[in-house]
Amino acid sequence: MAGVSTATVSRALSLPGKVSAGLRARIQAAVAALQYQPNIAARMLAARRSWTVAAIVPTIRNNVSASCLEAIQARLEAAGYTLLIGMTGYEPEREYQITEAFLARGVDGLIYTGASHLPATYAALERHPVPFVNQGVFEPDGPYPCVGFDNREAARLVVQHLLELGHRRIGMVASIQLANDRAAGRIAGVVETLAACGDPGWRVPIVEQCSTIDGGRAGLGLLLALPTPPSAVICGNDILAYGALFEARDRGLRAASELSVIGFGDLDLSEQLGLSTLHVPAAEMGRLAAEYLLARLAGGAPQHATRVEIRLAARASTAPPRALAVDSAP
Amino acid sequence: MAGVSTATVSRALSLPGKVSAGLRARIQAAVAALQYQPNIAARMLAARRSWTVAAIVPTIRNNVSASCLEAIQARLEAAGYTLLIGMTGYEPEREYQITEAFLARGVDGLIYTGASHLPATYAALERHPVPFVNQGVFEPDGPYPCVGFDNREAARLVVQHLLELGHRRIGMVASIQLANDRAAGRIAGVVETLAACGDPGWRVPIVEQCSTIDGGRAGLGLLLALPTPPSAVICGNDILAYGALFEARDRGLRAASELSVIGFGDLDLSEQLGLSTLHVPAAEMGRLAAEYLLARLAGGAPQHATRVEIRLAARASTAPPRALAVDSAP
DNA sequence: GCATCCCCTGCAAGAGCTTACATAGGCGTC
DNA sequence: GACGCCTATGTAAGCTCTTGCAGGGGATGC
Repeated sequence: MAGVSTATVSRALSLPGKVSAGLRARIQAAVAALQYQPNIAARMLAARRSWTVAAIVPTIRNNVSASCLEAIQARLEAAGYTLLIGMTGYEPEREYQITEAFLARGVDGLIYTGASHLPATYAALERHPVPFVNQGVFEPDGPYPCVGFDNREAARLVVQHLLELGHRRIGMVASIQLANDRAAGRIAGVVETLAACGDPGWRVPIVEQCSTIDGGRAGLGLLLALPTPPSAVICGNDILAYGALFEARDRGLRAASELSVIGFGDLDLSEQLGLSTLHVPAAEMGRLAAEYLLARLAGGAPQHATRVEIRLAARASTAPPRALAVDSAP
Repeated sequence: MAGVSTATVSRALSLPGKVSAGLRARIQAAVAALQYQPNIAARMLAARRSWTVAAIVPTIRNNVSASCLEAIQARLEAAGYTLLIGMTGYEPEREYQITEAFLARGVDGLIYTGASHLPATYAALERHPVPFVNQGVFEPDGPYPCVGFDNREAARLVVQHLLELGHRRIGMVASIQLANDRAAGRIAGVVETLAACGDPGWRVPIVEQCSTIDGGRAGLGLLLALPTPPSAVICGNDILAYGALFEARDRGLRAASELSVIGFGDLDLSEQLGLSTLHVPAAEMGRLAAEYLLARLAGGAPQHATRVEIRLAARASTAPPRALAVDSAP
């Protein structure tokens, strides 16, 4: 209709600069008149490029993941890519299967959460040389590109907040650290910091629970059943912290001075619930992860490891322990 | 390697029944040895089928959407399909663009939330004759296939619960009903039921707000500023209800007898927060929507409209109004 | 005015799979 | 025992786009 070959149309559509202005206009008119839409499958086949990027997350059931995905999506779309979302349910084996499936689908890049993946997963990534980035972790010396923060350091901030408030008996409800380096990093950070700065006589009790409200409840129950229960509880994420908060409330432990609880992540509701927590810039991490991939896909060599700012959001759920509060009264 | 033509391999992989057992085994051995993975782009191109289905939701930032998507994903994957997720942010125009993008990508089917879409969207769906289903609504007489429940009827259940508790002054914080038939249906249900069974002298105040915590807070603020504030507030969804609950708490309105609040949707946290709400089986709707599409894609003609069970979850946030509570004291 | 160079466009060869049609056996039936 | 039909496999023609290569034409420089 425009009186040109398909080759020229193809170039006009994907590399507008390589086609003269007059022709381009004619082609665009024809495209509009014909409602022409390129067949993406044929394009993928011919160009060996799918214009698709996959993000693999454990779950989409919390706003940290959701914010991150939304940000990834927004950035990717602006660059003409489509986002595929995979959900592992925290199962490494499923993560591997999803990886294979996405790779077979010819995704151009992958965004993972965390850096601990099955050897099979990394092997698959090696077989198909596709760029990827681990989001939510910061390991400048590690072999894989990443965008995030150091979970140990984050845990240190949390512990120091509690120590500054005067807590000595600190416990932790962690999420399952098996195959979850972020959970493991947070646990390690808590243990290390307490070993360095905490009460030498106190051995921090840690219980691992699934990241659900009920997990948080159960975890707190376990800690409170100890001969010397903690005065403050660090939770591996905000969901666990919600569970702990609800459980404490149901047991009549109303004030933070009776039991301080602190979380990780800063979900939408955390501010409303007065939960102290470590704020994580989820959307920014998503955006930066997408940015990294786009740079790689454009042939660039972006920064191997990118760090994002985290900060402690101190709210009502943490306060000096009661004994101390009494002591410090005039 | 298996000593057969590519055609036979193709058949062995997609229609195992059409190939003899011996050959099939030989082919499978070769597939395993070669780590052969079919090129999905080529398959899409040749078969004019992408084995991809898209779900378009307003947002993934709440567990109702998330549950629904997870269920869709699970069902689809079992049938060999990949799920594409689109997020509209409640904007019809974006919904249309996403529809076009997915259609260009050659999706085999689409799942929408709600039934009110732009004419352009329906036109695009007509141009590409691809099966789709509207999820979250039930309109047996409507022109489009759907899986869900009747939002008017759901609203009726909510209103009746409040009326039974003795509330007469009922208000509503709705989500924006423009281009959102579910929001509109809930508002209509409230108005109708109150007109039929409520206090004839009471004209139900309704404020529309964005579906956020802050929207809920602001909405409640508006209602409480009325000359005759309501004793019970119906919220268009649980997020708004959370906002209302927090706002009420911050204003010192602690007990449900001072102000009853009821939501819509039953998010994970609603039970913990003691929020009365209308429970919606999100995962089941997702599964059924996927089921519908799979049946259509298999050439069947499944039920045009499928209804799911909803029920009222009465919890602590609704109680008889104070005046009544006092009256009925011995 | 002619040679050189560069830009724009067309040609044609794939990219890897599916599937309609053709073909070759095998088996049942008369 | 021959004929016909059915099933299992092969043949080859697409599916629709991208891209390396080549060629034509205009601009530039001497």
